[in-house]
Amino acid sequence: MTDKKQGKIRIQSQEKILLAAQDEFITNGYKGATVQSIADLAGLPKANVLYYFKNKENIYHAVLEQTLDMWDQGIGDIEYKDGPKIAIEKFVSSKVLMSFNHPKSSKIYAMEIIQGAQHLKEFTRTYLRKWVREKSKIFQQWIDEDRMLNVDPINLIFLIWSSTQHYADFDNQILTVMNRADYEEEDIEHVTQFLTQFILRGLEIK
Amino acid sequence: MTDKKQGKIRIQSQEKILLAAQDEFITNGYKGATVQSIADLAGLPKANVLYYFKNKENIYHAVLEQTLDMWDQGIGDIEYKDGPKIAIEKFVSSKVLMSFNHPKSSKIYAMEIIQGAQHLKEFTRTYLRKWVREKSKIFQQWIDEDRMLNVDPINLIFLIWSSTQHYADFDNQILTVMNRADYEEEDIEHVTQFLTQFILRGLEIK
DNA sequence: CACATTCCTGACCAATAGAACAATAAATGA
DNA sequence: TCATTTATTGTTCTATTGGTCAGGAATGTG
Repeated sequence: MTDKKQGKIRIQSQEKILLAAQDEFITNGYKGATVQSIADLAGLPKANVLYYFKNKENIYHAVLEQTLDMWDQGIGDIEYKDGPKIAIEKFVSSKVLMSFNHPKSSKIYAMEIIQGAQHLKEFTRTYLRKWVREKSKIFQQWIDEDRMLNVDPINLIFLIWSSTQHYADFDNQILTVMNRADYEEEDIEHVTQFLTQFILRGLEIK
Repeated sequence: MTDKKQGKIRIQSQEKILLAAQDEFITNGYKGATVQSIADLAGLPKANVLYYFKNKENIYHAVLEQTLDMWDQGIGDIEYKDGPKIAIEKFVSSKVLMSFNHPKSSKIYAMEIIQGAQHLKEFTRTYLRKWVREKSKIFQQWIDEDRMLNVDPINLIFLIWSSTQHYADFDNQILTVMNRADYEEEDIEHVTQFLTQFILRGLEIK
């Protein structure tokens, strides 16, 4: 993750830089982002940014790492012992929460995948593939036990991912369409309820 | 759309350029894309590309226009007279079809929105907002007539958009997770069935 | 206090960017 | 046929890019 001994100034500056970099990479993509622009957003001279991170690629890697940490840390796990109802309620609500609370991480991730997952090939091929396989198995068990309808678990996972992340990645569109300036606190609860209920019905779980 | 009288050479070259540009904009974003790279992909000298499109911005606008045309042309409309079952079957299947047949358009659009909809503010504020309002009204009618469950029509639309577009925007991730090289013809039917049935159940439409 | 180490930054550089331009080559049409 | 428009491209210009570097400031340590 992070390395070496860390002074407090070092950490502060690095955090400022990473926040700035996240914004810059979202709005301009990896190639379009400029170190100068990141430096400006962070309120530091460019040379200082390059002092903390050797080069642009390094900054991006740090941002991505942050993003992946968020992913598997904030994600409510799907556990067999919970049973399908509780498991889905947990999973959907934690995904929705993450979309509303950390939309930027979601966006960085989405852009990376859309653009061909150049820097995340390894992550998807190993970690993510394994995760999907494991969770699919759990869903299949519940199906075999007649605790939920027989649907393809993989497509189910995709549906949950997409419908929840949509509120982060497409927040601009959603807010514009709804003629609103920002999300409100109650939107989180509203969306969670809507998606949870909808998905439970789709699986005929009572 | 396009302007002025058109020679056939002009049209051919423009199409080559737009195809190349689409790829370049997807992998590198607007700012990261270079005219040189577009020219190389199209097999033309840079100066020739700039002869057909005055500048980079113009190329991007043409690509976006193409994308929007695709959007409202390929979209199966939601019509009251169809009733909720047929309407949703039509709409979902046309959206899925578009995701599988024109993933690049979907990606261009997705990136534009994620990055802040800089070039699409007008489209979302006018066209899209109106579309959502109209279709919401139709859903609400069906709800009032007890032909489907009482869910928030707007969130329903978002769910359909997100779950269908996911197969285009995140095709890399999906294929990697499923350990496959490409989508097959039968995937389209499979996904369409899955999503249609799932959504109909979610709305308690028989 | 002296020294070493870490931190910070202005100045600089080669490479690449978008775009204008000028000079041709084709095509067209009267 | 020949003049006029259209198509094509090598060259050139200026701005910006990622990244280096030398040297100074700050901080710590004995």
